[in-house]
Amino acid sequence: MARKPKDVTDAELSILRLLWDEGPATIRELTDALYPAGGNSQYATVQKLLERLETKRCVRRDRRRSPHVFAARVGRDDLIGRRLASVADSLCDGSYTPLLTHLVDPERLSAADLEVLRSLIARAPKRREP
Amino acid sequence: MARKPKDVTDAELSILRLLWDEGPATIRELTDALYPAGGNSQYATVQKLLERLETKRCVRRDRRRSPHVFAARVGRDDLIGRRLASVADSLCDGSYTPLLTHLVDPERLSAADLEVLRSLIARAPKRREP
DNA sequence: GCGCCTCAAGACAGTTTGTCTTAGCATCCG
DNA sequence: CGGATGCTAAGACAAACTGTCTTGAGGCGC
Repeated sequence: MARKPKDVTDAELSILRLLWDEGPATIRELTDALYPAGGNSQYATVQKLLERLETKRCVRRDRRRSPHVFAARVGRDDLIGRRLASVADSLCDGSYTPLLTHLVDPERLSAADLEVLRSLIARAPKRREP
Repeated sequence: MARKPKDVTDAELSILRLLWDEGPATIRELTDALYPAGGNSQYATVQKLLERLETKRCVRRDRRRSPHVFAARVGRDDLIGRRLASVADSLCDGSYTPLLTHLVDPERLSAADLEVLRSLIARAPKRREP
């Protein structure tokens, strides 16, 4: 049936989020942050999650230090990129245009977003023909 | 454990795609289209997929006609919307801004996209306060 | 009546995913 | 030294998901 593994799982994501926000950390630190009342089974859970994230090349593990120190290896933007690409692939034949037109909608767009967008657009196009 | 069910599965999506592109259809028609050499187990597969899509309210089944006729109940755009929302929720605290800034990138954006975007943006701002 | 098609219900195996157990080491401290 | 403590590695596990397939009942035309 070859189900395609979700690049990063929810539980894995909660780890990544911490690494993004707080910087590199040990298993212990992550466990304490995620499960404040955590016993030593949740420690193992975090451990397994990190192991999987490592094989997915989403975190880097520094084995020289003990306890090992983990750091995010992919950024939030990378993940956003992957997911957007996956949406575009599965629903739009790989084109990003439909995503854009969906996002650029007065309903969904705040005034601030509009502002950002305007400036991005003004900056982006290097070539323009009249 | 409580894994969150993917709103629409890959196999389910292949059904939806057909319904979007070709309009309402019977199980037989869908089976023939999806598995040209299909025997009668694939018929059952499509049947099950449609049943699941129905409970997810993604297709409508007309039971008065026989054989039953199925029609898409959600549009491609709806799905795009759901998925974008899910990306925004899981990675950006629900904000669409990071998605936008990711998409609006000269690397990813074709000239045509830029044009579309420009016109959308020109039309968008209904309300603005100074 | 017979054969063919449809429908409903559910069985099933392969995976994923979050969680937990265990055992082996290392390290530290009294 | 000896025990306690903490870390790592390896993997067991159940629940849920997903795609697929089987079976049995019913309907219809010929």
